[in-house]
Amino acid sequence: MIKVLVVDDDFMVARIHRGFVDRVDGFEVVGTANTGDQAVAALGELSPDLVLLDLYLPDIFGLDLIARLRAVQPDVDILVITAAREADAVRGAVRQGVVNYLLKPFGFEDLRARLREYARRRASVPDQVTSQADVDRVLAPARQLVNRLPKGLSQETADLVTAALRAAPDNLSAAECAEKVGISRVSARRYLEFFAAQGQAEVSLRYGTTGRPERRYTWRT
Amino acid sequence: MIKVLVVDDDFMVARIHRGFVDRVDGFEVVGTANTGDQAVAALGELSPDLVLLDLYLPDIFGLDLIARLRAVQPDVDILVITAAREADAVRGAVRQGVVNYLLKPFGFEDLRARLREYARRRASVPDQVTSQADVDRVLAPARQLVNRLPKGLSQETADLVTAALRAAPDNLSAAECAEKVGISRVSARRYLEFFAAQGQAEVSLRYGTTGRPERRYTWRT
DNA sequence: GTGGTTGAGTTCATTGTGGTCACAGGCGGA
DNA sequence: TCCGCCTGTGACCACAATGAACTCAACCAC
Repeated sequence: MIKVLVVDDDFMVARIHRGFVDRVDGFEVVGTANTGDQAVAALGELSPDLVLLDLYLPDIFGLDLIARLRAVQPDVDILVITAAREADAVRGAVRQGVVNYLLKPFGFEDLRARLREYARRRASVPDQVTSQADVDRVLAPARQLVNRLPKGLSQETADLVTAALRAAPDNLSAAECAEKVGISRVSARRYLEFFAAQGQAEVSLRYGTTGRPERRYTWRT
Repeated sequence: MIKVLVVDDDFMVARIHRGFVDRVDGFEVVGTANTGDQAVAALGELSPDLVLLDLYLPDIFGLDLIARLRAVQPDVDILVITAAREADAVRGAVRQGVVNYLLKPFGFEDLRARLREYARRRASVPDQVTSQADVDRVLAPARQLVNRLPKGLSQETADLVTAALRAAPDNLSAAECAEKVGISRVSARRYLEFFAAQGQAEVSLRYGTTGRPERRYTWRT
């Protein structure tokens, strides 16, 4: 369970956020705070893994609060949830290493997608990095979210491919998936690779046959 | 011109980095520092845009220095350049919002690519974000992910081989590793020799058996 | 020493998939 | 209708892994 502290000056909003977070599998809210001072105190007491932080607080600006939070608990992660649209706010948040920056207003699905991405990234950090490629993987994966597909991919085809992947008993190669869906191998591969890059699909190599090894894709539960 | 401060405890290394940075268009080194204290002082004096930071400094650990640097100049960006491969170091750096994390040793092209990406990202931040999509664009770094492996080797197989090596209680021969991973002896040896050449694996010879001596590989902690 | 045996290192042609490219067909706006 | 953009495709290399064949270094019997 990932422990979450919700910080928002508006009592009702904090309550809504709490409800949202509790509905996401693997997350639980351990406390809420309405001011910067309360947040610092709650952090010391509850030691959460993640703080949902609104930037507009009565006693301190959210970005300035982050340093104080980190002073108490250096390894705490921050997810900013705010209506602040100034470029400086976003830049400053990124510079402080927030895991995400979600604009109000937002729906439950928006928050869930961000939380899931955070959980996935959190779990996928290797114990030790060996190559620059490992490091890049840790740095990079704040990719485009599921909502928006990159140019060249359509939602309809994406749905077909995911359906085929889920229906497969174990895993599929690009060619097999292409045949099942009824599209070309090139297109199937494009979608499958995209899902793999997103972390929604897992890729494994099958060796043993002569020739280049085959990439086999599995849907991630 | 993006002003850069180079921080490295080794005078010669700092000089080399300085030379690298000065060769990249749009960047200029405004100073170098060899200790944490020097870095803080130089920051206050020179107000650079970016700090190239080694984590191993004589007076302070680099990650702890970042907070001190930010206290002097909150909007300074950090690019970590270090040999530190511990997961905690990478995680901690990401949590503090470093713009990149480059493993030593590296070549000029490696650094140039990272600096260019930084410059591009820096220039492309809009004055004001209007939608969540804008925010996501700022959060999501470029998908460069250049494969640092030489031709003939794939990332997936490399991961499998390293995993097998790490899981081994003491050490592995090429044939044993091949069987564990499920690839051929030839392929296993190719990867193992690559890791040995990189210094990530150590190789020892086992005599005593009839036949040619056996090369046994150990993962380097 | 010397030559034979042994098992691992090394080379290389083969192979079937991976990945890329320019184009086709379709849709929508001018 | 023409034009431009988007999505999917056939065709064409590039490529990673393979296994057979070869080379090599240590051991062993003489």
